This record gives sequence, structure tokens and C-alpha cells, in this order.
Amino acid sequence: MNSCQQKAMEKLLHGHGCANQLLIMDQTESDSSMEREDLAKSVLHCFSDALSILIDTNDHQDDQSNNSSPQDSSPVLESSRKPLHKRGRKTSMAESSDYHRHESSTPIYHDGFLWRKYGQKQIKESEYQRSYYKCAYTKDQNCEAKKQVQKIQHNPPLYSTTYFGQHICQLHQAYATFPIDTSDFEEHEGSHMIRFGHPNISFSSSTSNLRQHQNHQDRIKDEYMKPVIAEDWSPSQWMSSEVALAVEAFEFNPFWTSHDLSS
DNA sequence: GAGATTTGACCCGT
DNA sequence: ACGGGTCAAATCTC
Repeated sequence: MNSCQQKAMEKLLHGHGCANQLLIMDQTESDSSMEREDLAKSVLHCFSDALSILIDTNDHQDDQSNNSSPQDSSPVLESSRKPLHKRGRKTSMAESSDYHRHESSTPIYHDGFLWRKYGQKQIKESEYQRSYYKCAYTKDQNCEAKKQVQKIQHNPPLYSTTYFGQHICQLHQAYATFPIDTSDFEEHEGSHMIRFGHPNISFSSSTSNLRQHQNHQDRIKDEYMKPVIAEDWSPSQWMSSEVALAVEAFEFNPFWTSHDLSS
């Protein structure tokens, strides 16, 4: 597998994890439709990014074969092919070599990663403030992924979420697999897990905190131990019809295992 | 009390 | 000097 395929695979696994998070939220009778929507959008973003990577790869291969100019068929990914500044400090993070920008009617807070806000600033010529986030595992795992969230339009509301850098933390991979392989409930004790925005679904890197949530997780685990047939899964069960249609277009099923995705 | 967020100050490139 | 990005002390929340 080449590096592009590896990236696409990581995106798919991340989307997989988000979809599983959706599953947890529903089975715990969460009433936060907004968070559910965020996760559903994240699933779509991940798949869009994965497709974009694969399309870019094909374009690149086409370039090598016929030297034609590639078209940007990506609806979401606005990344690395943009020219960089020639020298000196980049005038903005958006000119860094690796960024992805998403625009949506709601800010993306729950995208499957754990972020820590480290700044907020009023940007000139914008009436809205920009918020700066970095991966919560910046120190622990030297993960330098960052994101910026900014409202860019009031009516209709429009938010821009820009991601910079790649996650090198192990978080997303563990997250992507744990709901499927229930043995991970034990294996992740003491290791890094995730805390999402929903107060009832909280995992921590410390064993003591994890134990505090053990009873609740046991209940979740029990739910997972119920037999669920992958063929029975339908996006419309978990998300709005509009998003569900898009997910169905990807023929995605959260009950797939990592092996299913990689084979 | 620990961890997360807020916010003014600071750094650095233009 | 200006503006975007980051730091870190103060504050807040659980």
C-alpha cells in the first residue's frame, strides 16, 4: 500500500470511528441531535477526503502517463497542491502545505478527535472571531494536528473549519476499532482513549477516571454485546435522511471491521 | 484539585 | 506598524 492509499485508509478508519460513535450515542439514548449531525458530517468529510486522495492519486498517475492538467474534482479538499509562499514565514496557516477546509452550516466540534482550544482572535475584516485548536495529544504524542473554526457568514449561518497537519497520535486508530472488538474495553485500560463532547460518553487516559466510568461503559458494552447484523444497518436509523442518503451513496456500514475496509 | 477555556501579551513575517 | 498565530496566567467547570 502506498502512502496515498495509507492516508485514504486512515480517513476511512476515522470515518468508521465516527460512525461507531454515532452508534454509541444512539444506543445510550443521547438526545443531542446536533452532535449526531456533527458526527455524521465528519463521516462524510472523511469519506470525501478519502475519495479526494484517491482521485488525486489517479490524477497524479494520469499526469505521469499523459501529462495532461488535472482537474480538481474534490468538493471538500482544498489542500496541498496550492502553491506555497516562496520564502520566509507563511502569512497564514492556510498557506501551509497540508490543510483541509470544510464549510458547513454548523461548526464541527465533534469530528472524532480530541481538541484543546488554545486561542481565539478577532480577525481583521471579519466580524467573527476565529478559534484555534490543537490536538489534545500534542504533548503526549507530539501530534501537531491543529484546526481553526471561524464563523464566516450569519444568514444563512456558515462556518469554516480548517484542519492543519496530520494526526500522528494513536487516538483515532484505537477509536476506530474499539467498538467493534469489544476486548478493547479491557485492553485500553490505562492507555489513551478519547473524551467526546457528550457528557455521558467519556473516556480518559487515566485508569482512575476510566474506572469512574466503568459502570456506564459496562452498560454500553452490554449493548454492544447484543447481536447486531451488519446487513441490518441502515444510515437512516442514525442520521437525518439527507445525510443518510449521502452515507448510503458511499455504501458504508459501521459494522464493518478494519479488516473489511483494508481487504 | 485537575483539567479545560479565556484572553491579553508576545512573537514574527510582511 | 500591523496582523495572524501562539503562549501562558487567570479563570472557570466539574
